[in-house]
Amino acid sequence: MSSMAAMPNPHVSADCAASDVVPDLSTVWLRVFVEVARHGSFTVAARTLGWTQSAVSRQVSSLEGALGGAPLFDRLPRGVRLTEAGRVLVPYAEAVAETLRGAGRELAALRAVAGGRLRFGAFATADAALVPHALAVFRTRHPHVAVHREEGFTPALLERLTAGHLDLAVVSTTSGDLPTAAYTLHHLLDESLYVAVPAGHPLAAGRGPVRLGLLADADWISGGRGPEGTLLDAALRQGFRPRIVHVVGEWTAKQGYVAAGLGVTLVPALAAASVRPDVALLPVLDEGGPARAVYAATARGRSLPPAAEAFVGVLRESAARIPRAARTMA
Amino acid sequence: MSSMAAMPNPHVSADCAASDVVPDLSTVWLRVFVEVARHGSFTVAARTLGWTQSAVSRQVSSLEGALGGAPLFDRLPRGVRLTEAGRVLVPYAEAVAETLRGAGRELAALRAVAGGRLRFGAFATADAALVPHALAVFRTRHPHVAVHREEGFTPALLERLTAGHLDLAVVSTTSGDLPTAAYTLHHLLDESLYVAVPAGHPLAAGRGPVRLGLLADADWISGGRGPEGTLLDAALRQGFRPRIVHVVGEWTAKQGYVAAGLGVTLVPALAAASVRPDVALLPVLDEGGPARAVYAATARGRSLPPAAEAFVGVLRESAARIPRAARTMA
DNA sequence: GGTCAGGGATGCGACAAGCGAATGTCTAGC
DNA sequence: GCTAGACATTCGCTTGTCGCATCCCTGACC
Repeated sequence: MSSMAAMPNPHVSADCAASDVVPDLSTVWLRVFVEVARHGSFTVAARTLGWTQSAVSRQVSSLEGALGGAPLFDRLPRGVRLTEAGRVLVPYAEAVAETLRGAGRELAALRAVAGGRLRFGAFATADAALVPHALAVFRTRHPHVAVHREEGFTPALLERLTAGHLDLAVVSTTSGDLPTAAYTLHHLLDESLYVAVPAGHPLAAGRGPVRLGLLADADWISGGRGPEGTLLDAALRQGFRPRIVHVVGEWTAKQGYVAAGLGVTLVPALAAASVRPDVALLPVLDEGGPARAVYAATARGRSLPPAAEAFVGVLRESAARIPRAARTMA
Repeated sequence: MSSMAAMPNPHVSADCAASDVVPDLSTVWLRVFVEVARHGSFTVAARTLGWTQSAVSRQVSSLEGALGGAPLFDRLPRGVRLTEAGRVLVPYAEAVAETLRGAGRELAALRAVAGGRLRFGAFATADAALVPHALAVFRTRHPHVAVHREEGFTPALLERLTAGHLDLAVVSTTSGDLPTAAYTLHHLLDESLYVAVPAGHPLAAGRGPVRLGLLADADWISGGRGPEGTLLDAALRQGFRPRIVHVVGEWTAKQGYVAAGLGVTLVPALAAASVRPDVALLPVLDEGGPARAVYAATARGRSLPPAAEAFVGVLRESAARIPRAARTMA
């Protein structure tokens, strides 16, 4: 309310700069009223707005009518002057204009990925290397985006996606059985598998790629009671049903079991970098197609927040940066 | 933004109560957007607004267009859901709605004289009894009006009125020469005059009304160097030019001079109540019309703030309450 | 004091925005 | 596969509102 006391230069009025940022939510009467109040003249305000005087006159008149008939301006021979009612309205009008400008700014920031939020989830081994790297890049490029991260298994993540709690989920599938009807899948990478064996294991000497069938009789350590839906369904695809002797969810714990010689287990390539020295990793030959595919999933039919869109791109870059050796060995 | 989480009862939505207080500044798109966001459905929002679904659909669509084409809602089979852009817009829309409601409330308060401001001025003797009483009544009836009071001589007050610094001025004239073209005059009262003489003065014995001519040869104490434009032009109207021996502006000081026997002076009826005991007041017989007229003046062509309008009424009441004896003795 | 200029109000014609009704399209659920 | 619910779209028409021209009023100037 102090900014409009005396403004000799109409060109610096705040809305001309905002008009390309804010696509004019200003609701006509608001702009007209503020402009007239600023200049104390219908004619000058009309010129400023690029309208005719009669249009301004009628706009003000209908605004006064909508406000119960109380005049907002006294019509004087030399222009107009705010009445008490008009004087009361000014700060509100300016507050509304400022709020709308703020909305425009924030929406523009949203489009430019300089604001808004990103809520995503990822499965554990994606968090070993892929996601941290992508996140670091993303935060550097878009520091003003509020990031919310969750960790979880693929089914749970997809459920959170459906419920609208996540914008994006980094998920994996060993069998390509993701419900593609409900989600859009952005392919990130296909990763090969490793078999983790104790350092002294006979196969560890060769260090070369192995057929999974060679381990058909081994004791297996798995994340689930059955092989279905876990990495071990790769074994099913190669024709044997592994004997699961220990169910261990946590990767660090799994390594401990393997190192102790209690069994062998499968390790996705994304987790291969973080293996303890007394465990040996042997590449598994892909005989039944890629062992595991990693996707960025988004809810189909729901528009992607700009930040999520950008994050998909960054994830793709990060996936491409993963060493060739860690990816599918075809 | 918390109030819209789950609102099963659409009848308590805030705008139905406000719609008669606020004559709908809400700019259509604002109400539509908020209503749709609240209900998560175009159809339900349309029912709430008393419109058809197609109208809501097009309103939202054109709003999205005006915002650069970014969808505000995801259209789902079971209704709609805010996108990130829509989620960002919600608090702004609610802030705007609240601001507009506030404006409506304050304008309504203004009409009901439960808000706004009253800026008035009065000449000194009006401040002796008339204005304080009126002001006390006014503040009791309209406690939320911000009152700004000034004191000054009639010409200065009228100038302030013209400049727009005052809404109302309590002014007086001894000759009816107020520029009625520029002001609207609300007649309050015609007051008679008293002659103040020392308690031991010969005329004080009778205590009855006196002709001013009896004091043609007295020493006079006046507020100005000449009688014109002051109370003493009543003497001019009665045919003599008083000899002014002391120029004293302040009424208390004047009394001191009179009590000391240095001269006599005229006292307007409004100030008669505050006279010291060693000064006697003698009514002056009205021979040339009312001695002094008191008006509430407002600037012509400028609309009166409701508070000023109300104050004129209160001033009229207060003037009518002044004892008959203090008013014109015809 | 008469004329002129500045400024707001208003009548008129026309264009465009926006509403209602009806219809189309898509999805979920049975 | 069919039905129901929900949003999008099309069509016709009402309504709002702009520009243009003109009128009215007031203050200034000659």
